[in-house]
Amino acid sequence: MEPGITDVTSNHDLHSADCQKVSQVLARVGDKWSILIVMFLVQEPRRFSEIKRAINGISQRMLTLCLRGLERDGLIKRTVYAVMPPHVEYELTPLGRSLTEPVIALGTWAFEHIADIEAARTAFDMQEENKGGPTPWQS
Amino acid sequence: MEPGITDVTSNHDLHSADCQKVSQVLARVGDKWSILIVMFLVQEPRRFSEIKRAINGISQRMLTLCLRGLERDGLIKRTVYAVMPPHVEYELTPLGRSLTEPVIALGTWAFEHIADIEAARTAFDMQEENKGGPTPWQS
DNA sequence: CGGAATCCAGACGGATACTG
DNA sequence: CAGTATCCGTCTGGATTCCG
Repeated sequence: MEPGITDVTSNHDLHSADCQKVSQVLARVGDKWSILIVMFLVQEPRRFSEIKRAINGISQRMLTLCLRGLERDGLIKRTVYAVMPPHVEYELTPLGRSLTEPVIALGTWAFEHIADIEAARTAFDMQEENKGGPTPWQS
Repeated sequence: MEPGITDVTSNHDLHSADCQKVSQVLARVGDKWSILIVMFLVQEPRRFSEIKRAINGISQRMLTLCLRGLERDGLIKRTVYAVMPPHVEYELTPLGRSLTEPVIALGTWAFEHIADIEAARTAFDMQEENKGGPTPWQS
């Protein structure tokens, strides 16, 4: 029996192959850089160095890896212009563009509920703190 | 309007504090187990061992960690019944329940485009293969 | 039953140096 | 400019053991 889940809306079969594939897509969205890159490319095609500058903090190694992964999944298209110095452009494919819709929906949800989440975290952390020991202050 | 990004669709500032927080939520969704757990809890409250059985392949360590993280973010609620043997139930909070909506949207997109993505991967991998060496077949 | 604690291998990812 | 290759520390996460 395989691990995983099937249809997100009906989980009477929490371990089908379909579900594993869906999880792979969710992992892409959850990837630290991939979606940032996709959202940056929504407006227009961009060069490697433009992306690197825009996505603050990404290493060139990770940028290369992410771009390769996105290209492999058919979400972006890579175009090389045979000039000197090299000129490479990345742009969203129709598939990649269609992904932005549910991603924006999720991002909007996140933005709208950040306050709730942070409040919950603070409350939770305070509870945890009270379990560390009986009034360690003023020992 | 405050400095920084307030709209996921406009990325002229991809490294603001807001954006980082949104990324944290996306990371939750992309987490290997968290969303599987959330979707499993949509129907009804579940016990620890029920979840463990449903989510095939998860270790009890990871289940504990995931549940703690989800509880900390206010997405699920943990209820302990003081009986012997121990009985602990997990259920979605309203916040967690509201998250399922955009997640289902994303999951639906993923499910609908799995074929496209796998086709793109196959095509990409075949291109890569042709770069390994000149016709290694029939050596 | 529902964890917590420990150990440990392997994956992830940054920094750096080199190349066409 | 747009990568590739290598090194290497960090973190993730599975397996195992013990506890209330």
